[in-house]
Amino acid sequence: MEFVRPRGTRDFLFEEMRQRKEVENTLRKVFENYGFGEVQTPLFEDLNLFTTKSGEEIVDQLYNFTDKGGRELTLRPEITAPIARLYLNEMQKTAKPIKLYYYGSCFRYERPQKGRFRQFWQFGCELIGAKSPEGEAEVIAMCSNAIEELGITTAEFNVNHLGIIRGLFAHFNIDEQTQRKIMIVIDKGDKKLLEESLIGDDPVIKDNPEINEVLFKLMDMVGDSSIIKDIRELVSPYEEAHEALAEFEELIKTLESYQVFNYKLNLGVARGLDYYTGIVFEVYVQGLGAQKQVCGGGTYSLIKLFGGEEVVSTGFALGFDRLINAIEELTGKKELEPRITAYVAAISESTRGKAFEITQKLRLSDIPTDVDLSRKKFKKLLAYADKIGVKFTVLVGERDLEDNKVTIKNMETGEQELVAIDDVADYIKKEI
RNA sequence: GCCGGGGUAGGGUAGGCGGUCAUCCUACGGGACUGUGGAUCCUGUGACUCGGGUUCAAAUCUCGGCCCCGGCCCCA
Repeated sequence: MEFVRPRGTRDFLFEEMRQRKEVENTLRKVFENYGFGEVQTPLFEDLNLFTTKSGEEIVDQLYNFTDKGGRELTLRPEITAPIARLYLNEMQKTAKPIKLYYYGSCFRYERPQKGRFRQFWQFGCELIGAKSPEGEAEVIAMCSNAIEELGITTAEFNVNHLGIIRGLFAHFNIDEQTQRKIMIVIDKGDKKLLEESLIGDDPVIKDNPEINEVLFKLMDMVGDSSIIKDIRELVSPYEEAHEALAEFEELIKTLESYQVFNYKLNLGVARGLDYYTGIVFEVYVQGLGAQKQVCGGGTYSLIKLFGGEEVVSTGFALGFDRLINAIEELTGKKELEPRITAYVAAISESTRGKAFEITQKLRLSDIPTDVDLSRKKFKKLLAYADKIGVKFTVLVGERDLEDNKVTIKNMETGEQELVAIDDVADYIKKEI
């Protein structure tokens, strides 16, 4: 019988785990510098938590199941909805704003490809109950800070305010279904398709060349903060969009106060779903194939959707596996430090007991130490020590033991020195 | 769900117009070698993704499944 790993899942060996932990800790450090605290929610939830948020259609992309009590459950496909549930269940009376962050795996039944797995990890945050645009600037600044800290220098931040386009829809009385169709086209980011859908022969919105024209121009607006005046000019006749635009402008000002400059305004970022109410942003890193998006987020009123009081929430989720890909793409795979610093080798069988004793001494002094467990002969021990890359080998032989000493061999220089057993730990610590 | 490229010891590979015990490196085990052998030498274990077809004969040709790698769709 042969057991294969389920499709779209991965095993992580020592080196990968080490790298992932490093990235994890870097992110934790940054998030905590901004005052966010870590929370954890279950790996599975009620199915309807996610269907309420995203619609019934997502069920075929979920790992859902009925448990022995007949409950409809699913492995979580993302962590935003569980956080909203957590808030409603136990944090409604907590002083606002609330700053939460999370790290954990999610599951989606999708076709695996580069940067896309069926079990994948998200590192994200939610800022609940802050006001726009301060909260948004704070969250974007943290995101930018975190990505920089990871050494990813080529990330592109794209920021949009959905209120602008919503205002236009309102002005022209566009019905919801048509709105949704347009948003889908915008989200695809395909200029040609957009052109056809807006100002082509068979536009989605019929008999209204004005909005089509305005939308098409708007979607073309991508650039630094200097384009804000073009946007202002374009939407000035449409009062319904003014408030959002003012917010957008204030966000940009605040971002600059936060010393964040590496972003683009991009009116083409849509992020599909209806519950986004304010700014949205996405972060791309080129060179990751089709899955170049490493982060997505925005401001939304999910909590209201779940039946709570209106509380604005801003958050984002980093695609952890894609971040790892991006780091590797940029810096190459790093040679990692050996896990063990010292290896204790008994020269003869008679000194084996002493070797264990010395090993424990080193370990208790916080020196990662290994010792032979398979009764290898001395000749193999040096070869083994060399292979695992230790810096020191402690040779435990009868002759030296007569004076209560051992020989410490520096594996990099080949030099060796006689050291009293009691001084071994100090000697190694000094040399590291 | 669809399209393309793949699947040979634990890891990396050679072979591929069908035809001796399937190549090499590495890793792993054993030995020579008894406090320096981090070496060298000898030696052992270990693989053609699975199933059908063509054939005297299939790792090799053919069809299908499974899986991997890209891409499309989707992407909360």
